[in-house]
Amino acid sequence: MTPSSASGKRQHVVDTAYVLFKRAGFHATGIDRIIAEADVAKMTMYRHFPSKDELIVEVLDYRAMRFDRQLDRLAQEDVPPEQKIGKIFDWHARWFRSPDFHGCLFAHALAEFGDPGHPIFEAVVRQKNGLKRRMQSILEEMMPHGCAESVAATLLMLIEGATLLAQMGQAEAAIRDSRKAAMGIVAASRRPQ
Amino acid sequence: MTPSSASGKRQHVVDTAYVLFKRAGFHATGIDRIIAEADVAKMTMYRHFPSKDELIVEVLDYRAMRFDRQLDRLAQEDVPPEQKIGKIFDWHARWFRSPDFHGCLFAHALAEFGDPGHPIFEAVVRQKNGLKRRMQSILEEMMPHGCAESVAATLLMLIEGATLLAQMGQAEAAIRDSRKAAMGIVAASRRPQ
DNA sequence: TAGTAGTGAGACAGGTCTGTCTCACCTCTA
DNA sequence: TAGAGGTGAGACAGACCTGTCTCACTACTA
Repeated sequence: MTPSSASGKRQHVVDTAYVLFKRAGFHATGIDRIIAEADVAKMTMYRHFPSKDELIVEVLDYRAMRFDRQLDRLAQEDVPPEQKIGKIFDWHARWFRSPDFHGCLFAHALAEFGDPGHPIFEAVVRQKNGLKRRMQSILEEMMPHGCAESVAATLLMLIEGATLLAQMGQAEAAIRDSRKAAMGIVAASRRPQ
Repeated sequence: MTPSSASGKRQHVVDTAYVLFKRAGFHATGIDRIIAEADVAKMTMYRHFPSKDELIVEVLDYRAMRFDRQLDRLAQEDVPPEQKIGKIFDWHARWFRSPDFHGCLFAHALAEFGDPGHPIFEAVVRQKNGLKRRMQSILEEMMPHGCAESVAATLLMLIEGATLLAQMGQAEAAIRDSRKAAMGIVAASRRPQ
């Protein structure tokens, strides 16, 4: 990326804001802090993002896209559906153990912008529904549609709860117990039931 | 409560701050807003709580105490352990459906104050561990200690995930699916296995 | 080379934040 | 009634917030 590349600067702002939002939260992270850390002019930021809220939405959508791409790669391998679900839990286990894990940015966004209809709220719902749909389509290979939706919602709850426990310093227990429960539920819901 | 009652004013500040924190978040709710809504002097607030952070801890601890008292009442009834667990899920179902449900204040506090060692972080961990211990001691009536701890952690994850889904507008599915999964896990872990 | 379009830097405005301080008042007791 | 301890109200300080604006500079094109 060349310093004069406008789109390069834009992405650099998104990346920098992501790190700061993740570490300190959304309201607690000021625009001045973001532009200082990213080493860009304030006008550069405001020309790309009309407001802080729109920057937050951009950061969330960008992280959702990266998340999707990583799970896409896992899904390409030709393994049974149980193992595909297992790989999603493995991905989360690695995440929980990573040194700069600070919990789920989307859950945090929901905490700070809990007003339904707010663009940030909607961005969170998009990401969570995307993960649920992904698991549901995997599960539909091995169980009826209605059952798959219910199981996918359950797995999503386990993942969200595990992420919260991991943030509270109980990562290993969260990994072990959520995986065990998930595999048990999937096995018990297997066609023909 | 008489207007001149100091402790009355103190509790009134806590109650008012709770409503505002729940609705708009911690950083987004200013001290000025709290004292205006509670109709008390700023000095009154600062005499009772040396800083906003300590007010937040007080609000969290007070809500945790209320939560515990409500669950204590449920636990007194002499019913099998499965039903005691079921009652905890019922309690959450009612909460999710209540008109001013805005998600879990403790989870939101974790989102805004995610620094381990921070008093607010510790207050959140206290509450979540308290709920986990409560479920664990119920489960120990029907399964070995180690198993009860693991199942309690799983139930806690389901509850936390269900709370998140409920905040995203999927309360009914969260209630149904989390309860079904929880009951299945408890039944499958029943002694003698 | 000269002109032009676009970008970066930082001052600035107006508001809000937390927390402090002073002072008037109220109530209770001697 | 007079004095004293404690409380409420609001001004104030200093920092920080988001978002705007001006101006200098850079790079590209004719």
